[in-house]
Amino acid sequence: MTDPTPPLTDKPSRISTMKDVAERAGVSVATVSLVINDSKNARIGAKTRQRVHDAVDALGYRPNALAQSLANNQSRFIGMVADAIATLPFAGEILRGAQDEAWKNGYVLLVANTDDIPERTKDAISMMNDHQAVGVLYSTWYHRQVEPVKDLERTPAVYVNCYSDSPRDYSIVPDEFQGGALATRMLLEHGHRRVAFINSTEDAPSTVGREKGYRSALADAGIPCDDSLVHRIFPDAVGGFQEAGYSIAGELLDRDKPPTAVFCYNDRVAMGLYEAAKERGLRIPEDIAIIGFDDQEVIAAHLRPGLTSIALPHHEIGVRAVRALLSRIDGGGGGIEYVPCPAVIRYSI
Amino acid sequence: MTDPTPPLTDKPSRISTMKDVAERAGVSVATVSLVINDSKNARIGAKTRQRVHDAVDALGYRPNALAQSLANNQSRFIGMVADAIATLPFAGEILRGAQDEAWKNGYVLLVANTDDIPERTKDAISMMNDHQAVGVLYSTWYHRQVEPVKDLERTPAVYVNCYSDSPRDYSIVPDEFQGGALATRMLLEHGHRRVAFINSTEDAPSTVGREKGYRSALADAGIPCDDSLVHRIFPDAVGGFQEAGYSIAGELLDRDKPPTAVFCYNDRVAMGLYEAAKERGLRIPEDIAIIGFDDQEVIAAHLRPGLTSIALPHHEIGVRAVRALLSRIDGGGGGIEYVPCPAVIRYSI
DNA sequence: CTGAAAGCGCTTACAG
DNA sequence: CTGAAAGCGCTTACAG
Repeated sequence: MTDPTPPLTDKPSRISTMKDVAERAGVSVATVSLVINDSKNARIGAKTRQRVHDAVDALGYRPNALAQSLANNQSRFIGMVADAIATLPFAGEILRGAQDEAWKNGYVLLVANTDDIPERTKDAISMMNDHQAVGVLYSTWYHRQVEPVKDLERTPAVYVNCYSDSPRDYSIVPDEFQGGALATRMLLEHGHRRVAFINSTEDAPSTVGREKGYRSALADAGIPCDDSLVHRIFPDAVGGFQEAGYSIAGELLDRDKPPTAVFCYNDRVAMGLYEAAKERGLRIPEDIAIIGFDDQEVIAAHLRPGLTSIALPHHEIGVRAVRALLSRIDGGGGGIEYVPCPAVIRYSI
Repeated sequence: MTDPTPPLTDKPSRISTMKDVAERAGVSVATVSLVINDSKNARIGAKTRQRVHDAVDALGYRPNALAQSLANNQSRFIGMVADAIATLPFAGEILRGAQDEAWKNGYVLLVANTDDIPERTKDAISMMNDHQAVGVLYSTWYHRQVEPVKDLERTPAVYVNCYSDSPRDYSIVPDEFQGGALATRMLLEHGHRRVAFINSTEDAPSTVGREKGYRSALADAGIPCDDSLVHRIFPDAVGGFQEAGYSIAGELLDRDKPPTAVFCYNDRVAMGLYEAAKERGLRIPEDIAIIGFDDQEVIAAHLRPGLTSIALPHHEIGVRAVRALLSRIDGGGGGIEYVPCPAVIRYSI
């Protein structure tokens, strides 16, 4: 009798297994496994090999990754637990970078959002472990110090965009210092000598690092740092960075000897500066050069003229995070890896 | 001299299995399984039960989720393939909503980014299938029509923030019509009679839907639509929405009978309008009321005064997407589910 | 009330 | 060169 005609419905008969392939090819499942995985130390005849491949194609067979993991006692999952998966465009890029790199290495990302709730973090990590993830990426949406995560101690892990004070933890963070220095140096290279820095009062790696970079670049250029050009604003006031930047900028601009360039802690501050400059009829960059930080596309690219800004290397951080995780699965010490912040050149300097 | 870096992990002896628990409790693995899963149709003595629980606690036992899936022939994975995981703050919220809801139902998200490359989409879907995901969420970062995805035909799937023209596909999208109507109605309720609409020329569900909503709200209020108040701008011109909004706004504002309120296609257009209004010394909202769309925090919340805007319900879309997927795993027809767009009230109307 | 056994889909020595 | 068998960690009838 002939084979019954396949039903016209899409009901995918049943997903085929290795056993189905074996039967169709007239070999054992062991053989199928061997040829599919192209096992080195297994000599299988060319014909048999062909029969197996034909059967695979005919059935559209795809191995059950879960069963493979079980048998291999080794999964292809990388866990990513984030305090905020993508509140800002920011953190999303980390995820994207991690995803790209994981993919390249044949891994897939399991993601979990914690909203920074300890209970959820704990659950998220458990879940990753339950699914035999090879390790977990613990990431935050802005660069900061965090408490060492207890539940991460017995799992290969890397802290992403954050770091703990434990010497055993491994972190990948943006190089705020280098970014601050770069911004300043760029201004200097454009011939500016009076470059101001509008920093934030927050106590964070970004404020501290960027200012150190600023001072270092000045020193390298042999320019004494004029502290009257360094300001710190309270972002928590009404209006946030923008308003605060606006008023401090006014002060700076109205001086007898105003700065000819200013490095802003972030793009929002720069936005305030733009306003202040425009009110005074100052041209950017001719009368006042401005550089921002964070490269928030929505702001930087839409200011007139476009704002030159130092970008946070989120994508690269994500990429390096999985690289670090993968290379650390078999142990490895703690440390902090700094990823350089590139400049995004537009028209404000 | 000792090594300064302590070992990464304290050799976690070996992760314990159900067999370990069984041995320690002096019962069979079957029994362990039964009590752990609190199986209904299984009578296990209270004492035995207790012994098992004690053993579980003592060993810190956690079931291997992969093995469970294999045995149950049913995983707890939901796949999410996105054309852009989080380029904009936008799409990130969908992921977040999906994650939250998946979690609630005991599922975990497998994510993959495709950058809208067909090859990658195919691979991503395969990967989800290989891992026995119960279904996949196919999502785009902005609301649009997409080609039906071939590889999704044999898998429970829901289109998220996009839709195809195939009647078999199920979609969850924002209700642009309702949003447009809501924006307009709010303006009307503030007493405005001459409300303009600055739309975009793009051919997209957003432009079409919002305009229909606008006209419908006008009609409902018994106000004839004055087409001279409806404009369409080319966002592709230099300066994008903002510039285009700025110039068209100028035109509108300089008329003999200018509108007293304007509904902007998006927040960027509104940004341009703000500029034009300020240049003319017009107060917002006293002289001109403005409402935006998209509720892009970076813009809307930072404009002076804060911009009232209609938000895209991304989080809710993510939530409903997994609900829909879960309820559709056993089949179900196609359709489009519209999620209402809420208003975010600030100070511009 | 509880255990022995078969099975989920795969891999990997081990024979032959 | 290829198959039979044991095993990965779990679940679920089926006996008793």
